[in-house]
Amino acid sequence: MNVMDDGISRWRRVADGLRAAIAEGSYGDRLPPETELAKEFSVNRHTVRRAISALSDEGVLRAERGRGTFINETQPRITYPIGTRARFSENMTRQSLESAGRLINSERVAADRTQAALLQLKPGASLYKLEKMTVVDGVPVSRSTGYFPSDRFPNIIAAYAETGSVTQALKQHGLHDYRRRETRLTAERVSPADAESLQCAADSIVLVSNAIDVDLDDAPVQIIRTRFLADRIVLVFKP
Amino acid sequence: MNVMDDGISRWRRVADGLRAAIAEGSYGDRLPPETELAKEFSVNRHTVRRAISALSDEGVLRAERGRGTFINETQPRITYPIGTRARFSENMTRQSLESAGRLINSERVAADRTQAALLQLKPGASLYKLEKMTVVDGVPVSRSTGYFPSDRFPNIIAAYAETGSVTQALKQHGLHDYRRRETRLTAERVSPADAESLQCAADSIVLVSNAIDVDLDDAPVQIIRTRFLADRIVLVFKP
DNA sequence: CCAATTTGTCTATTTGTGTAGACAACTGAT
DNA sequence: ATCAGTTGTCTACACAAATAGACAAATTGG
Repeated sequence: MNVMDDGISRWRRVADGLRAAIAEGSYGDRLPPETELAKEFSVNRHTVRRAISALSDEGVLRAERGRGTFINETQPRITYPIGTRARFSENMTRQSLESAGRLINSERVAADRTQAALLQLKPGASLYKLEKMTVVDGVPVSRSTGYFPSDRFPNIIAAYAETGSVTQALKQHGLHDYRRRETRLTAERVSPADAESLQCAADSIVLVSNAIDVDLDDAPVQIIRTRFLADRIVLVFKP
Repeated sequence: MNVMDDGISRWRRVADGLRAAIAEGSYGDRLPPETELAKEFSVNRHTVRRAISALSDEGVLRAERGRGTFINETQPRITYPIGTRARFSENMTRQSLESAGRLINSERVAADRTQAALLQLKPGASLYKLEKMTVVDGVPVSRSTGYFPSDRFPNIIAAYAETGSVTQALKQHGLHDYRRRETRLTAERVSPADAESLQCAADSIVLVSNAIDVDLDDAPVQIIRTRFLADRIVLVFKP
């Protein structure tokens, strides 16, 4: 009777199913009664209750004794254009949102083979690694890790810490424009460390963007790996 | 002692952690002994064994009694360019891969408000809904749902079933070129139905692309929602 | 052959999950 | 006031998950 052969509990499945159905608008502003949901998902009423309880903790639902379970209004997801010349801060202000980049950690590292190849350096070359986080309207939306050649940008860490913007920090090194050469996208489960700094559920999903920025002469400026919280952001691409 | 407040079992977590570490190359071609992994993940050896067993079923690992547990070679992920004028079939043949679109289901539906707005029709207008799946080199990589105005493309279903290509099917309706106006990307857990047709684990992650194709006069041709299996594909965008 | 290392199997115990049923508490409508 | 419908709480039980320990079976290197 009890399957659980994939390591995901039934109530978690029901919660995920409900969240998807809610996002799709299938239930309007109010959930059907627990007994009906139990039938719909073929589980016991108590299992449904646990799913609802989890979604209530997330702020998705609001259960009221005697009345029913209601769906909370959610703010629309932030849209983030990729592939264009967009600079993050500029783009956020266009959506009239307050965004801020926060430096979490930084260190000097030696380039491994892959990094060296992408940045057109020799393996072992010195890089600055910048761990940062982006907060939009008080909500953490992404964590990213950037690697810069330390020869060319010796002061990048201090400059970023001061301005909170890669664009500004690069300007201080005399680089006034750059563009994205390539973006590779995939998705995975959030790592425990990222989950903590992003203040999200441990089973959240992140969109992972691996990108290379180059200057106007096509010389690599940085490689950057960004993890966007999938339920807080939509990446938009317009050719 | 045992937390489990998120509905995901410990062995599943360990399995996911191992898969990520393996993908990153942290272990080389061989896993550390089970007792060490148990320490590393702070779980009992039996829990590690269950995780390894799951990954072995997936074909990621290969345990040999008395010798150790080894990491199987995996074929590199298929890359799929977005945003360009790329046609799926053409792009796959460029990677010398055999791709095929397979029609799963089709029906006539009435446009809801959102669909009507995107396709510039009136709510309730008649649409053809095409459920299809893409298989590359025998491996299912994506499921997609497309909506076409049935007035303009009366024969789209038969044409797609025959050719296995949207581009070809549209040509039969006199539309020789079209382009993507917008792509919106997010990620979520695979739905149970998709998990079955894609032959993947029930807790897999999909990249969800919501896109609109338009003809050369900017008239909407189709809206399409594609779910790419995140561990089988990388979306690549080059400006 | 022997010893060390490693995966495989077995038993047992504790904790968590899902099911089942009964009833309390609350709401809104008749 | 009553009643039907709904969420909240409680007890009980079967089964799965996680831990723990012991030992078998296979491999490797000396």
